[in-house]
Amino acid sequence: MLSQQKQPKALNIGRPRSPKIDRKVLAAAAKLVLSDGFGTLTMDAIAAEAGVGRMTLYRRWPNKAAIVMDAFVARVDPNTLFPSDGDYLETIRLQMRTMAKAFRGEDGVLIRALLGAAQLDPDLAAALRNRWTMPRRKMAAEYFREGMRQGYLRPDADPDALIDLLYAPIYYRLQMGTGPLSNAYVDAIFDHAMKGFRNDH
Amino acid sequence: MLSQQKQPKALNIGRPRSPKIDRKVLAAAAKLVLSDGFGTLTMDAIAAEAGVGRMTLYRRWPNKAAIVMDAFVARVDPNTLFPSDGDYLETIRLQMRTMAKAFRGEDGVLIRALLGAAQLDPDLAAALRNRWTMPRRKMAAEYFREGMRQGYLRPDADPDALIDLLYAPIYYRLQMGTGPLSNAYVDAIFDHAMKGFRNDH
Amino acid sequence: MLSQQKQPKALNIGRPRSPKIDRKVLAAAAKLVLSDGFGTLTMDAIAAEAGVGRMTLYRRWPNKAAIVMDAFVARVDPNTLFPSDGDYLETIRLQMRTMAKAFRGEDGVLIRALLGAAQLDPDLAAALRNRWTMPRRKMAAEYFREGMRQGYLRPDADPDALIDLLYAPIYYRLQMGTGPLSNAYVDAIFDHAMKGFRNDH
Amino acid sequence: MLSQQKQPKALNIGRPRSPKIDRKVLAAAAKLVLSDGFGTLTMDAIAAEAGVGRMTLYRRWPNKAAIVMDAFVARVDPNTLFPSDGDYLETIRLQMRTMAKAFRGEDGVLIRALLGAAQLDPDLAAALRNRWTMPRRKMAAEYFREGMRQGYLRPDADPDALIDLLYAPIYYRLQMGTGPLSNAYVDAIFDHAMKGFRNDH
DNA sequence: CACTAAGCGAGACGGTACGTCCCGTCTTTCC
DNA sequence: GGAAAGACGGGACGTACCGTCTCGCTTAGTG
Repeated sequence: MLSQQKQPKALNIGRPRSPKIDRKVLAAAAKLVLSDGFGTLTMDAIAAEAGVGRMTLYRRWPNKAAIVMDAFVARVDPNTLFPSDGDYLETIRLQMRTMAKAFRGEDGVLIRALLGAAQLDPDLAAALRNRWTMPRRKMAAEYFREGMRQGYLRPDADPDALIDLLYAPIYYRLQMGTGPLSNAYVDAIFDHAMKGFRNDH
Repeated sequence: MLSQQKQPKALNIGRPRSPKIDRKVLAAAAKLVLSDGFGTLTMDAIAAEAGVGRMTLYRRWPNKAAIVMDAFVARVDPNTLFPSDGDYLETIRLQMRTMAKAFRGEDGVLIRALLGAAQLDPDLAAALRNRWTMPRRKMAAEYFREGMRQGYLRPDADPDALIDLLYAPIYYRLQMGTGPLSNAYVDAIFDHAMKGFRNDH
Repeated sequence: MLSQQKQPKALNIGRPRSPKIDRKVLAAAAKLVLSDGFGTLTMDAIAAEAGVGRMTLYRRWPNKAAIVMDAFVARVDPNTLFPSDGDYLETIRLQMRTMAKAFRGEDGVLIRALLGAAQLDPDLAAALRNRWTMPRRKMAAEYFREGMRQGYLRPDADPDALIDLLYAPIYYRLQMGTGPLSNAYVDAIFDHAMKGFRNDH
Repeated sequence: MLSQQKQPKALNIGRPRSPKIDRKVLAAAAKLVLSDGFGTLTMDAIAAEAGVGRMTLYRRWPNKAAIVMDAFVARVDPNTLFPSDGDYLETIRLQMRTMAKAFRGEDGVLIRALLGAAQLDPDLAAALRNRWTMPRRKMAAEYFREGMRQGYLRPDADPDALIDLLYAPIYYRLQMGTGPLSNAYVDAIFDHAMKGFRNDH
């Protein structure tokens, strides 16, 4: 959690920093990033768009990246990554396509902004890791371990290495722009990772 | 090339914007980024550190990211990626280790800064792609195509996909901080990519 | 009266805005002005010093100057200016000395602050005039008229002009800082005003 | 001088902080004070009205009062106070009337603002004393000493006391608002000060 | 070999965003 | 039901950099 905690003195659950304001601010931040980009995003602009005083922003978040972080997480939070039915391996491919599709759209804009800002801000990097990356890695690792147990994947595989093999290229292409994040690209990554690149004859 | 061209009015090749100043500026920029980080880097600070007027900076580069870009490229420019002798596949692993080692050091700091800034600046992104990423991809693709021809790699492989499988995880871990960029990690990526993760019995 | 009236909804005379709180607030305001000056005085600081909510201040006074006004008047309110015994003219001199002495101390600090603030705030200026200046002028005018009747002062004098001749220089020196508000200064003013400055041979 | 000095390193007389900007700023400040009052005057507003960056203001003046101080002095600087011809004593009366007239107009607004601000700012108070009050006192004292030498004024008079007797009431009435700054008032002060208020029979 | 035009350091300028402080209002909680 | 506590929208503050500009000074290449 990157939004500032400002612990109430007791278990003062009754007035926990009105979530109505949070919603207004996060919506405003998302809207502005998507329309004008993160580079020109301004605390003043967020406050104005949200109809909120600037002090309210500083009271709740340390900087604009933290706001965008929260806005991003609020968009994508609750979804199951790997549907439990269907062919095991194809489910992975479909999940990768789903992610690539999201990255082609608004989510891609937001996560590029966050990845960029995180390179300059260790706190933001930690938040991105804890709130976005690691939860997804955990779910994927679990799915992969299950696949190893059931014989779909090599029993000697390292789940973390598999995750990196499959997903790092998607982030890479998102940031480097070496080509489109198409289904064909996702399939190429997936297929090569399955078969390996060594020639066994 | 991201540094501004500012075409001299004639073919004034004899005095092409004193390279002594360039050197001072790039050294100053590198020093400041490595000591204080890219976030607090300032045109004023670079100018002061280099003992140079601010106008001189703006005459030659459009912004601080372009300076850091040049400083970075000047550091790492001239090196062969894949030594031509030795075991074919092991050469790939060694190259990956070399890159990971560089990323663990000062080069990692610089490229993280550049990758971050490039998410906000399309010009910088293009420069990074053209001056850093693509040349290396081209050399790697050539090496991989040679390996396919000689039977070390699957003949039906896509060199671009192979590049992404092998190198994207290194960038990913550099940025995400999901773990150390150790030789063990590089080896895990390399080995999994060679064998593939599908269980063939 | 500059403190807000805020008519209680009925003739709630019995509990007229607890004077205990008033006392705490006025004492806090006086203390803060005397220690840190009027310029840095803050509603928050007064409230904190008095152990009182900020709303309580705004419910009772329109601004900090009004509080200081009340604090000042509460200090100096009830005193007879011209003791009725003693030599008529010397009583005037003594009164002037008494006032100068007060102005050399804490009262001088407060009235300088109020005079300054009153230049920017017509309401405060009116309050200062009505609660401080005019009552004293009335008493002085009465004393001077009595002196004219009894032959101590020129029968054709204008009491208001006499007041200004004698007291304006004290305010002037308080504000301008052209010299100390000493007894010697008071005596010089008094003596010159008595004799006039024209040379009659 | 309250405007910041920022001495150029050598006798760099050629570029001494462009007086064109000074003029624009002082004109803007005077206009704003006279139209909206000193209380609502803002650095931003001055900068906008003058078409100048805010940093330029802070580079040259420590605060808005210093700007108004300069603007005021620039208006009234060069004038002889006591014309050398005419009846000696009547010249004093005329000078007082002239001053009162100025105080009834825009100069009165400005000097009230400055007097008010000077109560909170010792630097401004010193500047007002050195640049406005003392020069005028010096000229008046000289005139009065000449009058004493020539027998128009009591030879045993204290010029400083005379100045205070005559001019303090004008400042007093300007600030206290106890009545209009009319010629009649000036005459009353002058006449009483000449004759003295003691009854000589 | 002097002259002149350029490139340079220095730093002021008009501007924008920052993060802080205080205002005066409001809402919540406690007594 | 009034008071403390303090969050809120608003706005000015003074600072930090931005990118542009104008100064003299240095210096290199030409006449």
